Amino acid sequence: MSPNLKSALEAAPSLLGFELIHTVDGVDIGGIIVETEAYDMHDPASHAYGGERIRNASLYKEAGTIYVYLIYGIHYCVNIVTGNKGHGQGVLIRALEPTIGLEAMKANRGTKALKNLTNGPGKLTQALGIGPGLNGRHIGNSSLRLGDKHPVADITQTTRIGITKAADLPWRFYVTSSPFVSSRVSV
DNA sequence: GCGACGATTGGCT
DNA sequence: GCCAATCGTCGCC
Repeated sequence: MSPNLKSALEAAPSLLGFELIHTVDGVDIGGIIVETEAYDMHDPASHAYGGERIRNASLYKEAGTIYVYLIYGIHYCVNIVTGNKGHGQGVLIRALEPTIGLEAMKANRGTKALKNLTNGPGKLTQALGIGPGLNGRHIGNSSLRLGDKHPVADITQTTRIGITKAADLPWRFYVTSSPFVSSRVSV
């Protein structure tokens, strides 16, 4: 089963339940996607807004392309590009339920607390070892890939986190009962 | 050429 | 709850 990547708004809830797996030195590290957010080029909060630039070029490639960016000079976040080439859309992966390579994750994050390994966009890239080298690569053609789809009980749709523009759009999706969604929850 | 800022996190008051 | 850390990109002087 593969996710629906036709548009960011369809892909965001569709990606919930899929495993995201990164292979580093032959070791698989990953988890089940439990929180996502949709962004597109007409959305002022999106990096794709205002047209294609050096920084957001990956968002204008074909669906399944990986967009990795540095935020606040400290953390990396990862998107999966959606839509047709040139559409400037993507889904931000905000949180995972850790399932594979727990020891590697704990080493990468410097903590043993399961709940604190991948419950945020910057945390999960650190846990999985995702860096700028993956930017512009493809989900089916690199060390990062999607795995099996797991059943999702219930999905909550609400507003996105940490943005100042278009903050009212309900384009954030998460597994309602999951204890692994990011904290900073503005309900 | 230079300055302001961000799809975050963790540590301190 | 509040604020500093830290740097690539972009917009403007």
